[in-house]
Amino acid sequence: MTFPALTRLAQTSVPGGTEVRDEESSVHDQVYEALANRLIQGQLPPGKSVSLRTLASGLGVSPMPVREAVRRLIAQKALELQPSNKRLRVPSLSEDRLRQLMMARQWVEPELAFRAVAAMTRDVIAELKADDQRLMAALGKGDVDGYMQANHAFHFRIYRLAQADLFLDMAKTLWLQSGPFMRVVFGRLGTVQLPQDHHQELIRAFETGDAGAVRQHMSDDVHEGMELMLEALKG
Amino acid sequence: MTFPALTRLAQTSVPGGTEVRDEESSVHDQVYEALANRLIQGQLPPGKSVSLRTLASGLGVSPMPVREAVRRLIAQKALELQPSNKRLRVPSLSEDRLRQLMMARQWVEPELAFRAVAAMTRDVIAELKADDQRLMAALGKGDVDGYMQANHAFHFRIYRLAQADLFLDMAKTLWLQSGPFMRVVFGRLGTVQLPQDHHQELIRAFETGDAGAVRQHMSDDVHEGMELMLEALKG
DNA sequence: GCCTCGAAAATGTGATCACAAAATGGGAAA
DNA sequence: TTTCCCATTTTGTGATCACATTTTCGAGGC
Repeated sequence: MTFPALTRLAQTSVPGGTEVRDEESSVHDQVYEALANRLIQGQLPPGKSVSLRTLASGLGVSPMPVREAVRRLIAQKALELQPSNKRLRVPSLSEDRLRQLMMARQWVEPELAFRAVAAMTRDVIAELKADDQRLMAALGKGDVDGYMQANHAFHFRIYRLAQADLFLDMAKTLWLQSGPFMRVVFGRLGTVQLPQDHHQELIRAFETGDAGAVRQHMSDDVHEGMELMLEALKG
Repeated sequence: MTFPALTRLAQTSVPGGTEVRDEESSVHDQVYEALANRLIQGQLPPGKSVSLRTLASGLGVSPMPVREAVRRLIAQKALELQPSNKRLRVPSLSEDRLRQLMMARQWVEPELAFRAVAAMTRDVIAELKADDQRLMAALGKGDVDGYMQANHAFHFRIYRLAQADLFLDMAKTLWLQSGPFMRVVFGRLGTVQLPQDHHQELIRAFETGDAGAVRQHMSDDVHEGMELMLEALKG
């Protein structure tokens, strides 16, 4: 679970070091993106404990920007402070919480897809098809990580088109929360019986501009994935 | 716009000072609560710029815990960093964003109210009635701040009963985002033509245990308030 | 009077230090 | 071997320092 150091940050840097601020995002942002990616892709399992200093040295930065990134992730419930310890870890999901997650995702993501219809272009559809091919290829190879990444790329390529920042943020937060658990479930099941993907139908609906069908297929896709997680949690 | 110092924090404190950690929340949490309250009650107008050091000295703490609280509020879109400046301020709402806020609130809050029905007790109903009386009294006096506070108390007294942490967090975030703007609108309108409140009907529905009616009345209440904001934004 | 320019103050960001509490680990006792 | 205890290490938290950038504001020139 070592983290590749942030390449952009090579040139650190004694106290109050000499950074060029313009045109590049802050260290805090880079740390946040690095952690968020790993969470969404499920590279940090639920219950995994993490620590500021470990993360910081792994990324080659001081604990300071890590604290801010972590605080942000805690606000999104993507990390939590154990009340007893005050120690940091990746949260586990109760069935109750998973059900709420499922309901929320099923509300916001079809809406995002619906709104994306108007902004859809041939180019983006081509990219979606590429995402879906990567996804199917990963399925074929039993590559769970590849599946997780391609699935994420596919969905958020759509959501970004919706021009709905608030909803997009909600979706990001919900994925951050479900990522670790989703990875465990899919890893356990193997990639064989992964959900019948509705991506093909989704793409077709985008091509014909049928917004109602887009909404429905996205709803089905989310529903099926979450149902799988629910079964895994109970079983 | 001075902030009363955090009373609990009187005993600060040279570097690495001597704090008692157990049983009391961290300074960061207290700062967060202080800021969140002021935002929800609309005491910080949209566009208002704030600064870490000013907040810190106003609260009698070092900038450190304020940075973490602020980072958390930024994650909730209750504060924002201006991209040009990297300076901190209370966000303004576009019509587009307000509409998304409205849709989200209208999805999650009726659901929370619906779930609260099962856990409702005579005691809580009595407290709700007290909240509503405070609200009406504030209305009579033209006391916008009192209205904001009583309204918030009323709603979240219900939502807390729902035993749905994720939804509750979503509602908190949404209120944090709408608070500043709501205060401006109600302040501009005066308290005269505030929305016909549905609180009485809501209380009655809780008393009879009619969950469907609870959901409907909450939906109406949220809808009406947000419509008022929408008109104010356009007009 | 109005504008311009430069010095001073303020601000966000990152690094480092200090401290209390919790976790860890290894050796002694049973 | 197992269990208990204490020293060492690790961890989160808050304060402070250093630095580059931006804002502020008053003096001087038109």
